[in-house]
Amino acid sequence: MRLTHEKFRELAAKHGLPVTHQRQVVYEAVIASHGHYSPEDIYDAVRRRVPSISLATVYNNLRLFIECGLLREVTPHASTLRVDGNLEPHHHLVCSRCKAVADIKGEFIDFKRLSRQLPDGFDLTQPLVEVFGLCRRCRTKK
Amino acid sequence: MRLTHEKFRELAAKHGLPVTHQRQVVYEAVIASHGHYSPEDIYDAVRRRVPSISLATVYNNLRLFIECGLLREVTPHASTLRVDGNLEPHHHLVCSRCKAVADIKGEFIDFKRLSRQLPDGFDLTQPLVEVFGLCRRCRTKK
DNA sequence: GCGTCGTTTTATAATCATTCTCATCCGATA
DNA sequence: TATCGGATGAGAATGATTATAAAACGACGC
Repeated sequence: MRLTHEKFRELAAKHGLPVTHQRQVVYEAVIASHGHYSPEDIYDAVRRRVPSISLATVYNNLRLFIECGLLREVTPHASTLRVDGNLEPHHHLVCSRCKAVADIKGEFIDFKRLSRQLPDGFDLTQPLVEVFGLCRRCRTKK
Repeated sequence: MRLTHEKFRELAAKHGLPVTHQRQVVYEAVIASHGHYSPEDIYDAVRRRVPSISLATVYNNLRLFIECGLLREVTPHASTLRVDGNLEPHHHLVCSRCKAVADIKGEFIDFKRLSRQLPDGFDLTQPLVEVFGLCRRCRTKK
């Protein structure tokens, strides 16, 4: 805990982010949770230490952290359902910022290596891979 | 158009899905759109042919089609934000059905080949790859 | 052709995640 | 200490999606 405490202060300083108590606690809750949690989960954890905290504050800070790169977003998609009628094998290239989706072809996945890493029983018969990055437009915008 | 007409009847028959007019039109709208569209987009397109159609019908049928495999979901994620404090390079394995996320390591991406497929200007400096499949639990459940 | 039954559709209400608004608070600085 | 800008908290607002219930449809046996 002490360690993440220091780490957060460093990271915040690096990104010019003022350190507040709530921010500190939210960050530590994410790190302590070791997983892929939702804002609501984080909120529940944080409230044990700062009962008065608001859910909006959790959202605000998570968003800030993601923008600064202190955290990764695990669901870097448009918030709405998207649907694709193309059943040919192909993969998707997604812009983490504007959520645009483009098709991408080609054999760039080593399925032999990949399957060695899969947990037991995981079914990859219809593999779908999404590669995230920044599209040209979002990259040039600051 | 005639072709998707036939194709839909075939696919529906294969999956034991009764063919209704609305279903047919929704399916054709997705196929005709050649992209990654939201239910609202499909709704707008469909209304030009069936002005009385309800948005709920579009949602219902899209969900049905996805379950049957007539369409792919482009956003196969939990509907809520998830956050990951682990900044070490790693990728994610996501269950398309239950949305569980697991970390996965290993060098199974051929970045050289991949970058040949990238559109001009796409920035992959922080590549994040998500591989979708079915986890053991969801695979064994019908 | 006619009633019946299960399914589909429609309209609308309800829900859920997320964002917005705005009054208040806090901490840094003059 | 007074001031200022950003951060927080409470709750309202928004937007996507799902649930509900009533009406419509369609296949089937009569």
